[in-house]
Amino acid sequence: MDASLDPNIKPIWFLDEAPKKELERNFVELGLNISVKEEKGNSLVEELNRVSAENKRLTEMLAVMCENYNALRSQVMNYMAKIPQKETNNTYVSKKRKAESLSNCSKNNKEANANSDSISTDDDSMKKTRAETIKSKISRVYVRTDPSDTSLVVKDGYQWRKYGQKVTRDNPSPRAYFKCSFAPSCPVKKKVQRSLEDQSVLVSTYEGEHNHPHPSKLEATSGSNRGMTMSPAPCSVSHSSSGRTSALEVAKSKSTNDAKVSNNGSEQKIDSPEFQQFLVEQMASSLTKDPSFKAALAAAISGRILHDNPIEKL
DNA sequence: CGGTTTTGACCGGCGC
DNA sequence: GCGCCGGTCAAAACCG
Repeated sequence: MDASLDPNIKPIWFLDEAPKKELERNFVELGLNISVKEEKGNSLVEELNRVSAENKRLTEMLAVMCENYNALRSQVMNYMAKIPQKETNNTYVSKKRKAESLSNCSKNNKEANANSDSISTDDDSMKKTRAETIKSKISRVYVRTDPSDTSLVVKDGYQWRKYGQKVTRDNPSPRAYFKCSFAPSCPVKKKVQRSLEDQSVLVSTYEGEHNHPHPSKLEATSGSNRGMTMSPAPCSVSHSSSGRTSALEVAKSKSTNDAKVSNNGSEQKIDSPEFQQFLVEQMASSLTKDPSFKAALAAAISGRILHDNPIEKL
C-alpha cells in the first residue's frame, strides 16, 4: 500500500519543512507530534479514511442494488399474480386446494397479505378445526436449485424440522413437510416440492407466521457478526453455512475500534505509524488477496439475484 | 444422547 | 359407506 495511490496525498515525507496546515490539523486531531515519520503515519490515516469511505460507498452501492432487486422482484410478483396459475388450471385440484390457490392468487407478497387474505381464507375454512389454518398466512416461494440436488432444502435462514414426505398425485416429485424448529412454539410450516414445469425450481409453500425473530437477525444483534446480514428472510445471501466474515467488515470494525481506543488516549501504540501501516496493509491484503472476500461479494450479489434468493410469488 | 430424518401407518375431508 | 388423497404422527434409524 502506497500513499501515492491517492493523487490528493502529497509525498510529505520527502519534505523537510513544516507540513501543510491541513496536515497539521490532522495531526492535532490525532494528538500526534509532528515529525517526518508521523507525517507518513498521517498519510496512512488519510488513506485509511479514504478506503473506509470507499467501503462505505460500496456498501451503499450494494444497498442500492438490493433495493433495485426488491423493486424488480415486486414487479415480477405483480406480473405473476396477474397471469393465471397453470398449477390451478391444468391438473386435478381438490376443493381444499382450490381454496388455498384462490387465496394465494390474491397475494402479492408476504407483507401485503398479512391481514386481508387470511380473512378470505377464513370464510372457506370456517368449519375447519385447526386454528392455525384459520389464522395462517400462506405464501409461496420459488427457489431455483440444482436439479440433481434431491435434498429439497430451501435455505431461508430459519431452522426447519422435516416431519413428513409424500408423493402427491399431481406431481411425481415427492413433497416434503417441514415445521419451524427454531422456536418450540413457532406454528410455521412449509411444504417443499419440485415444480412440475421446471425440475430445477423448488416450490416452497409457507403457512403461518414466525413468532420469533429471524435467526440471522438474532445472530447479528447478539454480537456474532457474520457479515452482510442485511436482509431478513427469505433472502439467504449471507447466513449460509460458511459463517464467514468479510474482510471488508473485519477491516472496518477493526479500524473503528482502533480509532475509539486511540481517541481515548490509552497507552496503546495503535495510533503509531507502524500500526497504522500494518492496519492499512492488512486491509489491503484482505481486500485484494483474500479470495473469500471476492467470493462473499460475488455470492452476496449473485445469490440475491439468482441462486439462493427465492422469488416470492403470490 | 439429544435432535433430526425417514417412512409406513393413520386420520379426516371430499367426491361418488 | 367407500375409496382416494393430502397431511400428520410416531417409531425406528441416523447423525454429530
